Amino acid sequence: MSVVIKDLSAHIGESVALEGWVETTRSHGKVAFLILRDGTGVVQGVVLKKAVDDATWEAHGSLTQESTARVVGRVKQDDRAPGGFEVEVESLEVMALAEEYPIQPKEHGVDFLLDHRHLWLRSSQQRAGLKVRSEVQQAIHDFFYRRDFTRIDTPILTGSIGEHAGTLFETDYFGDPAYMAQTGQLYVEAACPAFRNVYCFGPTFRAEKSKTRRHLTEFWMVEPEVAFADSEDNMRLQEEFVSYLVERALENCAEELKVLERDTSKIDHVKPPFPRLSYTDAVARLTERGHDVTWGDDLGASDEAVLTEDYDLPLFIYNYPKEAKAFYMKENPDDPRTVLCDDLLAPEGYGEIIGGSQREDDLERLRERIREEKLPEEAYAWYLDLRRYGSFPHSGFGLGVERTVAWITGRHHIRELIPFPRLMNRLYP
RNA sequence: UCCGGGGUAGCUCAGUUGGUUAGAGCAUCUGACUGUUAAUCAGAGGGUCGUGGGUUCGAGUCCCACCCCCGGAGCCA
Repeated sequence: MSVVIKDLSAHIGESVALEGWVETTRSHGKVAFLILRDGTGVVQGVVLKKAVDDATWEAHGSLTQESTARVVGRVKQDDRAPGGFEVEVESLEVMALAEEYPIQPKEHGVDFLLDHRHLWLRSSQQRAGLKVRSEVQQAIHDFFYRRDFTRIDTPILTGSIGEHAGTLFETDYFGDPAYMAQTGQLYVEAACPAFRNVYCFGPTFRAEKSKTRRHLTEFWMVEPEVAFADSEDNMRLQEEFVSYLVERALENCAEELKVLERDTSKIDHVKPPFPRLSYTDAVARLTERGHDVTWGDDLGASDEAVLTEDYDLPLFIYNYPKEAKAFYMKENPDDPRTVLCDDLLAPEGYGEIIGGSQREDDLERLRERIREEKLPEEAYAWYLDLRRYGSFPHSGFGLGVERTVAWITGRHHIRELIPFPRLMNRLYP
């Protein structure tokens, strides 16, 4: 009977077969150990020379790090074993001997590890981080499914433009330029009148030459769009959404967060409502603290760091100046210098995890904004149609998955929270 | 793009005011060991000192140019 390691506790006293990768071996002459990983867990095997035949003893001696092996043995409780139980090996068969494995259970530099990302995935902390990512992704779908949102898959190849022309990846599309999507937002807006509440979830691409721990050139973003919702509704949805993602990770990834040495007391109280600060009040507070900010400037990384220091919850900053934000955001009727929008800043310096806004639903004002920003009006013709044929108040936001998972797991750099990160100077492996 | 740091063994690093044969730990290989948890102990092999040029009797070390990496800024999720 072949079983997986995570189910071993149900087989104590039985003889079982396991298949997996050898993490390490230790030999003591007449007793030897191996650590076997099978993707569901890790277990120690014990080989006693007098208890096995020569073929098994020699097979164990030939094992190298990351070789694959099939082990048959009896599951035994033993306090000396990591995890509380171990496998007393009866026979061992090598499936494939691995060549000298480059990644050791020691320290390595970032560049080396990223060059070996295809192997680095097997390391315990990387497995834990990506497991949390997987759980968060599932939680994203569950959250919206339960609230009756329809998932809309938006195109990755686009002819029109999302936000900032300068940071688009361009490719050839049968002789015409095409661009890798920076956002699915304009398309989910188009799906709203068909399904009311919708969301898209997929990779997005930004050709920004950013070299910080918060940036990737390819990252995953989830973008809900809600019909008949204003900016207030939007922020309420955001705080409920983020709280749910954190809750799911705490519930289903306790083991992984432990492997990652995450101090969960920093996130276990993340529940609505989140603190809110208007842009104007934020500028006033920064000025009080001696920061050199003038009203109208976008907030910099150090500004955000100072503001979030005051809270142990994510912080909303809302209603930024028009000039600092995208053309499609709705003008604030109470202060036309600003737009109805919000950024959600994660605590502990993880920065902006959400950008959201109520959308401009007035055809003429939207057209004006496109002209002000000097965007090619013809590319947005279909988007303007949405205001022409049954315009409606609506709001939405985009949440960056890697930044969110980095914050939940407490990892320093978001590149570890995507299986194969794409960075400014890295397209391999 | 700008600012700062760096590139020496498979990996992580040390290398003095320029000086003879460039070192350590880990990994690998060989041997010892019946309870290891990153096992330990003994031994062995392993180097285009990022690349090119220059100064010098002599350069890993000093000078110039270039390449690459890391951290940060800007921009953003």
